Amino acid sequence: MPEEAYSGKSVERRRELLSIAVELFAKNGYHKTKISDIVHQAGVAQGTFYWHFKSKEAIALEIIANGREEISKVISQGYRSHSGTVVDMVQASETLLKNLFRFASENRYLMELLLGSGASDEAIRQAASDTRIEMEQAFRRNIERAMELEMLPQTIDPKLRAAMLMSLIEGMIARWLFGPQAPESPLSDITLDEISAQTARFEFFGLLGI
Amino acid sequence: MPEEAYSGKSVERRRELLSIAVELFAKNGYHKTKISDIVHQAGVAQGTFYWHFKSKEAIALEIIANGREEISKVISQGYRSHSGTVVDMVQASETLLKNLFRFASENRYLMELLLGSGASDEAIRQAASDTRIEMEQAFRRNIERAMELEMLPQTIDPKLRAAMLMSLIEGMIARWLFGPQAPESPLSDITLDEISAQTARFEFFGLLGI
Amino acid sequence: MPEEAYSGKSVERRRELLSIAVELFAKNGYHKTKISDIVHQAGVAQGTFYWHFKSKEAIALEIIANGREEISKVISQGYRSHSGTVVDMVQASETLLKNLFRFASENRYLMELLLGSGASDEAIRQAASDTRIEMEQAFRRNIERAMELEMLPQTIDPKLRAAMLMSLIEGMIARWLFGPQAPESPLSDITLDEISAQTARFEFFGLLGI
Amino acid sequence: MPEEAYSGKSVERRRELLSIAVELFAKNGYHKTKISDIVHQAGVAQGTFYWHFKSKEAIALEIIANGREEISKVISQGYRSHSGTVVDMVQASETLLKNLFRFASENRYLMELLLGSGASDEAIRQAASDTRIEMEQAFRRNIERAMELEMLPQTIDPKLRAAMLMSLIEGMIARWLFGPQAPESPLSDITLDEISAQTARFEFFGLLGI
DNA sequence: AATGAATGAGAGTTCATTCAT
DNA sequence: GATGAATGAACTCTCATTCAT
Repeated sequence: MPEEAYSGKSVERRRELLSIAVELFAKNGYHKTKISDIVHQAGVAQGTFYWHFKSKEAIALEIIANGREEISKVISQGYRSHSGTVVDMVQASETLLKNLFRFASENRYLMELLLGSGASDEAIRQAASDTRIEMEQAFRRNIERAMELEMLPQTIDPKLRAAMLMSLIEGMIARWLFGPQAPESPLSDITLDEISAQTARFEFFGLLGI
Repeated sequence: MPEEAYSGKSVERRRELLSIAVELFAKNGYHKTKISDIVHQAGVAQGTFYWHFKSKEAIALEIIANGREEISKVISQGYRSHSGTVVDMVQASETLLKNLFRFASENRYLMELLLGSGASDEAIRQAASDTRIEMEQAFRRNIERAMELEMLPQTIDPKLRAAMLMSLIEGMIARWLFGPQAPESPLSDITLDEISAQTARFEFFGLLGI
Repeated sequence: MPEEAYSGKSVERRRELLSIAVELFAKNGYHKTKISDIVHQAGVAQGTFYWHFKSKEAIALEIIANGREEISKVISQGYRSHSGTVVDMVQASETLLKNLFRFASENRYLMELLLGSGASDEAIRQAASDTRIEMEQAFRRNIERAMELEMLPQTIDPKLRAAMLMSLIEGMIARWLFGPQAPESPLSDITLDEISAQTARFEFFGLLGI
Repeated sequence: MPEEAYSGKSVERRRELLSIAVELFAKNGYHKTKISDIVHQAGVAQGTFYWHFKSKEAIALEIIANGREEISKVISQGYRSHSGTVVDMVQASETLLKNLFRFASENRYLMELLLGSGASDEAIRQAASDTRIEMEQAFRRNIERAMELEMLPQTIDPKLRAAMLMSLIEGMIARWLFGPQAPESPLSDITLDEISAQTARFEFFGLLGI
């Protein structure tokens, strides 16, 4: 099966460029990452990049599109099928956050790209923003579902709450993963379980929380 | 005293360039803002910019440094001098947030610069990050003070809570001020009082909140 | 004889590439035509081109060389074997032009390549120019022959007249075949017979003019 | 008047770049002429070009636009105000052609750019083509005027004749100015007076021929 | 004969910065 | 203080050509 091997090589190279690009974009930002950096790290010629991708913008958009899909999967798993107790709910919330934080830590470059709304190309800024909006809407659906199941009071505004929840999560992921490695850094060495639990608790009970 | 008049004009010009720069940096990002854009909007020649500022980076750093100082003032006003009831505390919290959101809305370009951690120059990214860290520490001091005054349980971790609080606030400001003007946009038309109140409430009682 | 069948296919492919190349060169110019355009239209891979042709330049030269030969045939048919009346002469001239215009219209891409002396490669410019010079010399021989046969006054300068004649013909072909399709376009919808007759008439009186 | 001297220098530089560009475009073609060639010959840095001109295309279009205007002036001087004898007409025609050929020889690079319809950028090809069309229409107006004044038979088709005339002139200019310097070159060493007279004669009898 | 991936030398353009006036 | 012209390094993208399979 030489055919497959051949085509496999090409796919491999593409994947390699893709993954190098995510890393460099995250580390140095979109603008400061040069195509020459990417190809140099891959050990190929500059032209090779343009065999596999249409442009610098195109590869960034592809990266984000990929990430968008994967994240959607993670979040929508939090959608409740049936009612439950308060304890159930806290636990479910914690599980969802844990999955999300785990995904983030396993894809930190991607997350940096998505959350650092940085001064990229307009199209890329847009794509990243769209992804975050999609995440927020997934959370909103989860909240609305919980209201339907009467696990949350009918008085709250789901849109607003989703915004707050998403703000919280975005900020915590950012601090946990790429927060300043300063001595006083609050979150660098916290565990996955802990950050999930704490965030879930805050989510429910707020600063005053029991 | 023509000298002073002259120098007054110079200061004026400097200020003008500074304010145009904030606006453009915020609107289009640091990288996409060209010196030529700034001077063009100010109606002066390219060289004039370099009489007033050392470099593009320098003007950005100056903008951020200015903002840092002003924000510090706002937040440290929330520092409690004496104990009080729970109601006091919620109210104080709401007042602080209200001042903060007001400041943000009156300085939206500055906030965009600070919160959009974007792919700027390393030095600028750093300066913005430092400012956010300083904000977070101010909140942390407030929290610790409240613990000292036994208005908050001794069990909580102030660093973690400050991180959560700051995440929440950052996210809400960003959504409120420069969130997508999409139809479904959650926060574009909410009032200052409302967003402050809601955020303060979440801060205390979380999603489950009364 | 699989070999021959094979080779037949190969010849076919070669011809196909050749004809696509003429078309694209004429339509878009030599420089703007990419090898990738040619192979794409032929439905073959990039490498295939280089099995059949040494280079981009080589295929263009081959196209022009082919055309040169065919045109020569057409023009040299106008060579007079014996004297005749003035009417004979006009008619002969008209016939020659008719053949030439017909050939041009049947090979418009080729003509575009030859007449659009465009900013091609030096070698190609040269080859096209050589072809036009050869045409002009063929006309000059015809004129000289007509002088020998005393059908044209001895006072004229054949070189100069050939240049004029060739200018006239080149220009008319260009206008007729690829002139602007503008509303006021003078020649787009004129018939073969008409353009030949009119040009012959202009040629005749012009040439005859003492 | 330092101001003027200053601005004068800038205008001077612009003109210099413009004239170098015409020369190189004509000599080597638009595509093969690099910005680096132009600035190198002018002894300035690459960026300087872009201070004075928006792009490579822009400078070419400016060159052509300039030429278009100048040529128009020359041709429209041939417009007849009143009737005259046949001798008048031949003479007037000869004068016009002489002016045109003189202009061409004094602006040979420009003419090469206009007549070599070469494979430039589409916009440039268009601009050159437009200019030639404008020339042709100016000639057509001259012919129509001569018909009005009954100096030419009413039976001829002015559009067609203008096309023939323009073909003739284009071809003769091209051969005269940048025709092959081959030994047999027909026109390299002919004088301005001679080529004008001969072409006028051919034109006259050609046009007159019923 | 054919494939398609890889190559690499440029090309045009941008833009922060400098500098003579 | 101000001008505007000049600088030049850097960057993205193109495309003819090559080559292992």
